[in-house]
Amino acid sequence: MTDAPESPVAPRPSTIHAVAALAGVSPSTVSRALNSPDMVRQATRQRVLASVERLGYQPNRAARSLVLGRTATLGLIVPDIANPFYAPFVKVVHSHVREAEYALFLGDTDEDLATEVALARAMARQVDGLLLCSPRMPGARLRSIAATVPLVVANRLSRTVPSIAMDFGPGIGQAVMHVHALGHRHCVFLSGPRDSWSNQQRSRTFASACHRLGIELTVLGPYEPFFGGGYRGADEALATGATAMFAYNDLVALGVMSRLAARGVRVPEEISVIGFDDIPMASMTSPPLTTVVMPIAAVAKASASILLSLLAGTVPRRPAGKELATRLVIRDTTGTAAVPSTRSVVPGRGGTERGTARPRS
Amino acid sequence: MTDAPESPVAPRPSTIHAVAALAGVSPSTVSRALNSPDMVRQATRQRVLASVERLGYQPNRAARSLVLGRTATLGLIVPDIANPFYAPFVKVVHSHVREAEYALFLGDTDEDLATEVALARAMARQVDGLLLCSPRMPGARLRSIAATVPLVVANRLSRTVPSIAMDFGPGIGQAVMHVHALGHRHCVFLSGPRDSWSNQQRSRTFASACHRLGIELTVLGPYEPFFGGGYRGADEALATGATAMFAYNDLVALGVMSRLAARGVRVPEEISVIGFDDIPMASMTSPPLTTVVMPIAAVAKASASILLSLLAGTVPRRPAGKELATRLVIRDTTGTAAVPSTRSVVPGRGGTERGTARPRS
DNA sequence: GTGAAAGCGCTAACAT
DNA sequence: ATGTTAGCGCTTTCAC
Repeated sequence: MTDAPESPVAPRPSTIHAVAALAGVSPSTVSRALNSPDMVRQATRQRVLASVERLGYQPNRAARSLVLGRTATLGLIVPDIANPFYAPFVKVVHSHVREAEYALFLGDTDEDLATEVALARAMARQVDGLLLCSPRMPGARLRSIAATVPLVVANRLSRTVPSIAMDFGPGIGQAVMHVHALGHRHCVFLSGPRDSWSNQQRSRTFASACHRLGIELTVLGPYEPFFGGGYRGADEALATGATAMFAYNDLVALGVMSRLAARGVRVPEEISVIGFDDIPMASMTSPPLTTVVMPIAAVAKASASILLSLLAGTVPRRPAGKELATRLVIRDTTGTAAVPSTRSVVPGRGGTERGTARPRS
Repeated sequence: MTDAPESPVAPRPSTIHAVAALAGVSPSTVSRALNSPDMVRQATRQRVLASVERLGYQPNRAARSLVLGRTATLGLIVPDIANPFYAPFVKVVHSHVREAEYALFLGDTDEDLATEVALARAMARQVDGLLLCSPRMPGARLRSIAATVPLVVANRLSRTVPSIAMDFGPGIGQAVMHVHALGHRHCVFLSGPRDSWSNQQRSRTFASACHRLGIELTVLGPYEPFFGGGYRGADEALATGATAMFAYNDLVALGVMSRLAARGVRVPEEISVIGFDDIPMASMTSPPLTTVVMPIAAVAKASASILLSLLAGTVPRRPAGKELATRLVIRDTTGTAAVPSTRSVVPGRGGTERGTARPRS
């Protein structure tokens, strides 16, 4: 930092009265000139606008809210803004909300249930609408909040609250078919937070998809849904003897790959790894990650639209099922199943060609 | 989504009058019981609190703002919330702001100057304080906003507005010394957005550090500060014959590495790459990226504290210089300089061993 | 210790 | 087409 605030305290912002006085009209005329332009004469309007300009007048939001009974603010609560999966969600919501002339309160729960509830309760009364992204709170509480404020829930389905979520079926189905075609018969799923709705969905969907194709599925975890979680989980996963690993999300998958590399296990020659989310990073790693793409932007857009049209009293456009479908992106971390015996003989390091070829400096 | 909103329109939230009536006191007593507990009798207070509880009363924020002249809201404007460099910034600021019982307006400028100005102006009057992260607007405008609302600027220094930024010197100095020690004598800097303050700083600092050590530095760009920018820049950088590449940020560095890999150029055997920021991804790639670590969390924390203490009227704690110093993290993308002749003979693909070993499915 | 009344800045009837 | 008035929900003198 540099200096002390030189501003001798900000001057009081000018009010509608000041504008009115300067323009030689009454406050209500100013209000009208601003809000219903065709209720005032052209000439008066010009004068008013000029005064507004000269004074840099901006209506006081609080006063406006108070009388109108609306805050022109929406609330968005996400589990973790630093998570590359949620950040784009926030961005998309922000742009839609802004387009509709709403401001946006942001809440980050830090993946914590109590914080989530506290934030939601605090925001509920102070916004015109609330958007909960991947909420963990029980359905009952969701409902009680919905009784308080227009509410939309994203990444989780509810029968009582307007909600929107992607369809895991297609992507997971494709992933399982993919590894099946590659000859894998024993897979493991490194699961995420137990109380997470999407973890439950993913677990369940993987289980049934594997079952259908006669693939044995071992569910491990829960692991924390980050790089470290995968890094830790990799060893347990390896110990199961499975030849393909489904990770709860890409971060976990990257952790798995990193740990596998450290142990000298080659991907995809010895083990196939499949992520979830398709965060930007997924395509930038080497080898690039085979993963299930989440249409997160579509969900963000749809949930914002739903909330907005709820408030506008219009009928929300129901997004086509296809937009919300997950799908598999095959990149380079999946390959044919290795013969089981191959594994467990590998020494400390394997084919890490480029990683170890680095010259000592 | 699932169903229509069953809530037959949210019931009007209860007011201080309702609480007062239920408790058998006047509204002013309720207000006092809530805001200055020791101005009311213990017993009355209990009754009031009980009614508050029963009615689920929460003071109307707008009404409160109007009379108090404060909004209990802070504004944060960032260039791109989806950028892994800014997301943690937002997270840290959010947590500090929340701790101080402020709500947070979020603004995302999408790296656009006009949007940045518009957002800042719109927020200025409606918040108690504004925090601008890496603003691009000219200093004069910054000042005019500062005249309007308590303002703190992060990632950019200003003599007239309280501001805080990291110190690029140490990290860049270390980076240049590092490549110098590895024998590199010709480097290139892939620059970022021209109007970005930190790009100017980085350019300048790289230039002088290289000059000091007798390293030739070619500055390329500007490139967009994303993966794609680096991907495109890699070819031009390669054409210069430089043996080490400094990227504007990690995303660019990853783009460079990806393109180099695609062209069969090995890192670090043939080319060394150094990033900037140390985003989480940087340590997860293979090879892990040598990069200059930005103490972004420290900056976020410090800027939030400064704003908060500005508002509280307390003296801001001046962060120690060390906290704000960048530093080099040496990982696996830097190696000894290759003999210049080695380059330019390499065919379309090179040591992409693992990438191409993938079985056809 | 508590109640009555005024007013924060704005908009929306209601007059004219 | 414009001015006057009341009041949104709350806090804070000012009385008592």
